[in-house]
Amino acid sequence: MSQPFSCSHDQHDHCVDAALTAAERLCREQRLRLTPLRRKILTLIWQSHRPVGAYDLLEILQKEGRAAPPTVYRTLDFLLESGLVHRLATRNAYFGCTRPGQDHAGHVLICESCHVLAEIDSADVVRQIDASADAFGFEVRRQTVEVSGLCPRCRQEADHAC
Amino acid sequence: MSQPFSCSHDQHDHCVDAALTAAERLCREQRLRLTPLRRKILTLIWQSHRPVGAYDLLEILQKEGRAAPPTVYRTLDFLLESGLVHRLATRNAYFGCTRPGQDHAGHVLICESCHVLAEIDSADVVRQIDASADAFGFEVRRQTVEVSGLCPRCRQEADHAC
DNA sequence: AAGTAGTATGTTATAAAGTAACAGAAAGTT
DNA sequence: AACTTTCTGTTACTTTATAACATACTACTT
Ligand SMILES: [Zn+2]
Ligand SMILES: [Zn+2]
Ligand SMILES: [Zn+2]
Ligand SMILES: [Zn+2]
Repeated sequence: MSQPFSCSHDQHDHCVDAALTAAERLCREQRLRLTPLRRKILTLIWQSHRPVGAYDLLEILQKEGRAAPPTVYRTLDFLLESGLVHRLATRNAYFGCTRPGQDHAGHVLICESCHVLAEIDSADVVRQIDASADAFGFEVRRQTVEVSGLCPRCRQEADHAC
Repeated sequence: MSQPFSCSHDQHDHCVDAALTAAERLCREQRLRLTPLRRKILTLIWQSHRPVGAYDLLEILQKEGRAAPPTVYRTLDFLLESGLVHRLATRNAYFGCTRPGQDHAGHVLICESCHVLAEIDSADVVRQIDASADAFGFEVRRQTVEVSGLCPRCRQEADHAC
């Protein structure tokens, strides 16, 4: 599972495989059931380093038989609760977690141009936010941090286009 | 416009008045039109220090005559673009900006218990996020930071309840 | 003042995202 | 096998948001 910004997309199968292996391990350890449907959805989500909409997933499922929204959303609920995927609030979309099982906030960088997404895990950011909240007497339970902008690749292309 | 966490809600008219005055000034300076409808919606949003849903606003408008979603959403678009309100992505809701006209990221703390919301403006957090993104070669355009947890008031009550 | 361009609002219909409720199937337990 | 729990299918619906077009209002030009 290489870093999204540096993943050479012709070798991206590695990422999918790694994600599935990690998922299997996590489910074994936590006695969760990684059923065919759940594995399927997780695989679909990992097909790219981009967030995927619930109805995109549904559409794909429907090409291989009947399927309805609850099927997708229930599966997403499982994946979210088990920490295998995160939800991107600013886009109503879902993406695979790069560190399932590890305690982390799920902060992301997302490219406005190519939509590639990277989960960043900066302890400094987490601490700064905790400190800021603390100054207000606020008890932090969850930090949602979604940073949009330009990924390195698109940035370069923008430069070339001058 | 006192800090949300410390606003004594029986004197909250001050906040509404301050917000409207600030809005008038901003619209005058930027040659934007603060029409009756826009003023109305902005006032409704400022009735509390809590985020308000578009359909909540619609419902209120409908008590005083006909109204349809586009009316609300267009008005919200204006208020968002002029920087008079922000959107809370994690809750599909809208809240009044405490610093319209000033350049800032619109980071918020939101209480999971009473839903009171405070806009924080920590230059440290902004810088940390910029620095983290920079380490990836990522160019930041917008930071969405929404921190949920317990506000000081609800925290106290939780303590008393022991 | 009348004409006109631009902006704002009304109206109808529809899209997109998410959930409730119940039925049936599959997997685990005794 | 009988029972319990968990997972999936299905239908119907709620919530959030937008497209498209009609009308009204404003501000400026002549
Ligand atoms: Zn990859
Ligand atoms: Zn993660
Ligand atoms: Zn107040
Ligand atoms: Zn603000």
